[in-house]
Amino acid sequence: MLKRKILSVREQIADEIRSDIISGELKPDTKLNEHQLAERFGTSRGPIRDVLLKLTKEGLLVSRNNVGSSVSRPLTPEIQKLSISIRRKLEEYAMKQLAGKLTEENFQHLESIIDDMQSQFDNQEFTELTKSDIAFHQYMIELAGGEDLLNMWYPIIIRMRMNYKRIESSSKLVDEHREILTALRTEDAKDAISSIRKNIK
Amino acid sequence: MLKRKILSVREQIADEIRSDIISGELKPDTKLNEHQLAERFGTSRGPIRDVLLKLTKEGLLVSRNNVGSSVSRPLTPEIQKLSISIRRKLEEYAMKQLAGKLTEENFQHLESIIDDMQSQFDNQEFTELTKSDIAFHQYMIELAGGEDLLNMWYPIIIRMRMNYKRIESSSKLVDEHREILTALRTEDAKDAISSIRKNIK
DNA sequence: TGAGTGTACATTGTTAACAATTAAATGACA
DNA sequence: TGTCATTTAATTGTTAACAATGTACACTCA
Repeated sequence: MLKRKILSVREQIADEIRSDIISGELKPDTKLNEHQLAERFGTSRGPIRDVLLKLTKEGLLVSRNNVGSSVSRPLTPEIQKLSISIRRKLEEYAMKQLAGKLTEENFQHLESIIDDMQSQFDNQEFTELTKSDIAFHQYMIELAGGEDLLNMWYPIIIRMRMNYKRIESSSKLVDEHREILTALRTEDAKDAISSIRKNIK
Repeated sequence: MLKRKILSVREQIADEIRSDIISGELKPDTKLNEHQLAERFGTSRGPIRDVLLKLTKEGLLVSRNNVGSSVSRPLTPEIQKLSISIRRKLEEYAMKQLAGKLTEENFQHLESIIDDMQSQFDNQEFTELTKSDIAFHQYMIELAGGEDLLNMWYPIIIRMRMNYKRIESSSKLVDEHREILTALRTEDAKDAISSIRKNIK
C-alpha cells in the first residue's frame, strides 16, 4: 500500500515557489513581495516569511536585511562543475549503501516514479519531469543516509537545477534510471556506482 | 581598516544557540521551547521561529510539524567520514582559487583570526576556538566562491562540529593555520592544497 | 488489568495590527 | 541645472492575541 504523504501548508507553498524558480517562470533577480505572495496563497505573511527563509537557506533566493528576497542567479560554470562532482560523491556513497539491500516495496516506489517520468517526458512536461527526477534520487538518498545525508544533498541539487537544460535535449533520461534500478538489484555496488555516474553530468 | 560587521537581532540569537549546541551545553534530543527562548532573548516568538527554522536547515536541529524542534544527534561515523571528504573537496577548490591571489588586507584579516585562536587556545576557551577556526575557513570560502560556495560549505562543517573533539587534544591547530597562510602567499596551488589537506581530518 | 476514549493542558501555527527601515519622490539651495 | 536634505510611500521586522494541533493524564468499560 502506498502511503500518501501529508504536506503542511508551508511545504505546499514552498514547493510551488520552488517550481516557479526551476521552471524559469520566476527569473533571476526577480524580487519577491511578501504581501503579494500572502495574497496569492491566501495566507498571512507569517507562513510566507517561513517559506522565503527556507528557500534562502536552499540557495534559491538571496535575502538582504530590511530589503527582501530575490531569485538567485545561476551558478557560475566553475561552481556548477564543483557541484556535480560533489553530487557524484554523495550519490555514489548512497549506491554503495543500497546495492542489493532494497526491499520490493522500495523498488515499487522507484518504479512508479520512473513511470511518472515516462509520461511526463511523452507529454513534454519538463518541469514536472525535473521534479520526478529529483524525487527519484531523493528517495534513495534518504534511504541510504537519512535526514543528515538529505540535508547535505538537497541544497546542492536544487541549486544546480536552476541552470538545467539537459533534460529537454535527451530522451535517455528515463532509460538511465531504469538502468540504475537494475544495477541496484545485484549485490555488487560497482554496477550501481557506474550507472549513477552515467546519469549525473 | 577593519570593518565591523553589524549583526541583526536574529543573527545574534542564531549565533548564541549555535554556540550552545556545538559547545555541548545543549545536548542531543533536547527540545527547544519557543516561548522559553523568546523570554531568554527578550523578543517575541516570531524572530525565534525564524532562527529555529534556520538552524534546522543547517542540520543542527530536527523539526517536526506541530511538535517542535530538538537538537540533532551527532553524525554517524560513516556520514562523518563522507562529510570530511566533501569538505576537503570544497576547501581544496577554494585553495586553488586563492593561491597567490590574496590581498594584504585579506592576509591581515586571516592573521588576526589566528591571533585570536592562539589566545583562545592558551586560555583553554575551546568553544571560542572552534568558532575562530570556522571563521578562518569561512572567510576563505567566501572569498573563493561567494555566497554559493558558502551555502554548500556551511551546513556541512557546522554539522561536523557537533562531534568535534580533536581540538582539545592537539596544540598543532594554530600552527597548521599559519602554514596555510604561508602556502597561500605563493602562486603554486599545490602547497596550499596540501596544507589544507593536513588541517582537515 | 488494559485497551480504548475523552478531556485538559501545553505547545506550535496563524493572523492582523503596529514599528522600524529602506527606497523613491519632492523640494530647497547653490 | 545638479546636488543634497527632507518628506513620503512601500516594504520588511516585530509583537501579542487567537486558533489548531498534539501530548499526557484520568477515566470508562470489557
